Amino acid sequence: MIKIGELSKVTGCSVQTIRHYEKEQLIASAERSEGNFRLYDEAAVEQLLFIKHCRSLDLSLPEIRQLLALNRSPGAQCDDVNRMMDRHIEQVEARIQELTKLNEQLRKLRRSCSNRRTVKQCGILRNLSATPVSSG
Amino acid sequence: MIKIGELSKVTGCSVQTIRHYEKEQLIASAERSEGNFRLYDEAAVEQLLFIKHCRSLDLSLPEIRQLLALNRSPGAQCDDVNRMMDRHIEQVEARIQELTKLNEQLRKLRRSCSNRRTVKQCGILRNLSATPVSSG
DNA sequence: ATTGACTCTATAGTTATTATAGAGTTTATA
DNA sequence: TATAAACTCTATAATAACTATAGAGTCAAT
Ligand SMILES: [Zn+2]
Ligand SMILES: [Zn+2]
Ligand SMILES: [Zn+2]
Ligand SMILES: [Zn+2]
Repeated sequence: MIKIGELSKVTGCSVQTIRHYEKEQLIASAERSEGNFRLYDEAAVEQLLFIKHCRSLDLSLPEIRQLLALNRSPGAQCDDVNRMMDRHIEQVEARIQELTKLNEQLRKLRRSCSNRRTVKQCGILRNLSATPVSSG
Repeated sequence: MIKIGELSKVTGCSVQTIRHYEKEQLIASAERSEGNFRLYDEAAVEQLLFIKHCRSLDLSLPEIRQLLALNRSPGAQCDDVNRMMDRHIEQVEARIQELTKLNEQLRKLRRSCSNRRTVKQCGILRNLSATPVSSG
């Protein structure tokens, strides 16, 4: 059994984050020592790594909670998992699109000024003041 | 002179957002009517549209505050504007990279399960439990 | 006994809004 | 004129996923 600091080192999650996950019911309430310290076993390490992996894929805590619940009912069909993943992937792709478009606009804007100009002549500020370019 | 609801309609910013921008000092405190209602003129409309344009480019409120300050000192060199834009563009591009990589991982993960499997056999959950693939 | 490292809970801060509650103002209608 | 509807005011809380405190308690070593 390890204490929370050790768990933090092993998993790379901060101590506060681990406590936060407990409060948010992503991990079960840990056993406590006599002095009221949280105690964790190997299973806790693995569950935390699972969560961390999910977070690295930008899955939200509610999404992860859903995955963990499914994990606990191994007989269920996994259509739900798939639906969630599809939706998540869709959102990521939409965000990529958005940012790509944004990036083009920013670069264009940036080209409208070279250094050592005066703010008064600055194309960036002038263009920012103009009505935003519509997407069409 | 128009009231805040009208300004909201004209600019497409919500009433609360406008009040928020005032509190955050992005726009000057509005004049007040006898009944203590905020009153705006055409200049306010334009400044709000400027802010909205900036926000649509994902510039943060502090960044916009900086732009507005520069806008008020037309004699200054605009190197600062450029530096900020460069940094902002860098961040957007970094985020695009991140999400693109993420998207690949998600799609790969998604392929590891077809519908009508059982959670127990689910490649998604199995793969999520495994240690994340390192980037190398 | 005391120090230092660790842990505990509770609370507040982060970003840019959005959503309330409860009170006051203005405009339109009966 | 009374009343209702629509609007506005301030202040406060919620959102997501942490991070950072404060103040107190625990534990191991000196
Ligand atoms: Zn998602
Ligand atoms: Zn410039
Ligand atoms: Zn930025
Ligand atoms: Zn599956």
